[in-house]
Amino acid sequence: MIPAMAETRTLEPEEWELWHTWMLAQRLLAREFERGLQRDCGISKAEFSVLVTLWKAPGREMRVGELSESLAWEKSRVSHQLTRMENRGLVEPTQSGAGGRRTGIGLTAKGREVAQSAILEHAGNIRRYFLDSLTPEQAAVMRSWSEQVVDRIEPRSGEVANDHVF
Amino acid sequence: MIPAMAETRTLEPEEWELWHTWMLAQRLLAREFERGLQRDCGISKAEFSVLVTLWKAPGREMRVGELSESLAWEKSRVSHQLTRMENRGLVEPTQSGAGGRRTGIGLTAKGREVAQSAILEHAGNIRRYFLDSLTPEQAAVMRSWSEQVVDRIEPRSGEVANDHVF
DNA sequence: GCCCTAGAGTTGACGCGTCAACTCTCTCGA
DNA sequence: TCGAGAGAGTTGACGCGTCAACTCTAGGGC
Repeated sequence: MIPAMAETRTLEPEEWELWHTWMLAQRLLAREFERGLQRDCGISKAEFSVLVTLWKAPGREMRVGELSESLAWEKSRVSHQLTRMENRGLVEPTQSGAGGRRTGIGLTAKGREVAQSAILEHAGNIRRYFLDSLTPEQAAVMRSWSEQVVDRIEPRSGEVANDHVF
Repeated sequence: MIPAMAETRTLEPEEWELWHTWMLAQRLLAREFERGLQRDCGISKAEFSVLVTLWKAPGREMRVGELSESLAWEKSRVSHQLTRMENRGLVEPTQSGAGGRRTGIGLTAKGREVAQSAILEHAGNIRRYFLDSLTPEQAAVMRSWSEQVVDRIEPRSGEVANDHVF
């Protein structure tokens, strides 16, 4: 690939149009998913990610660090998120250390219930808004392009990342 | 297209893979843009959007409501954003009403400078990370798919939305 | 002239997300 | 045995974004 020294040129209208439409499509799609989750299950995408991850864990319980690893989220993000979810009764510590530290974290009954329905709901939305709108040819292109991008920016992220929604 | 009643089926591994890779690509791409802006121009994408919009306005000045309209952002979001940007010296009220209300808002000298360099910088990034990685065929597919999605979710948003980054 | 309401703009509370600084605990080596 | 580190987890400050409630202002009808 020839590094084109293109940085200082401004975009052609056509290029701009492509970029703009594409970005718009993404935003709308993301918004739709978020709203669906909120409307039908009363949770945010962040909450969904946590619920699903715990749901799939053996014993439906993990350590904070594992959760962080599995979601590829910063520990502090996980910690803040768990605090909010604990307040909402979706999640509870299964063991605690000193200073109110959570060592194990698991789903509450409510959390399990919400997780289960959200998973179905979300799969439906992925179909409705994404998969069903793709022709096989489009699917192939989307896929190869996505791989290119991932490869170029962060080749190893496929191995780990496990953020189940967005 | 046959509306398949597909909501309750869970996703096939292949479908999941497509969805997952695609989402990952998006996240990585968005992150890259945000970082580029932050690293090279010291601003966030939200700040960029505001700077560009004001930059393009006649007299480089608008009313808050126009800004909100043009960005398709909520008024309150605009207001919060302007407060932060005023604190950072990128933007200043050109007329104020009672109670410190901004009626007109414009770029400061610093704001103009940052806007100009950010616009070039960003165009370069759009090329580098998005346009250059597309074959013409991929571009055509991305485009038609994006239009489908926009059309399906919010057909009229093309007319207005003007959020110049993301 | 006076009130009344519609619209413009702001504020506060809250959720999400990042970064940097902190605390706690456990292990390993002198 | 003690103490230095490393790793686990938390906290606080801050930026972004939404929603609902508030204030101010200008214009219209009487």
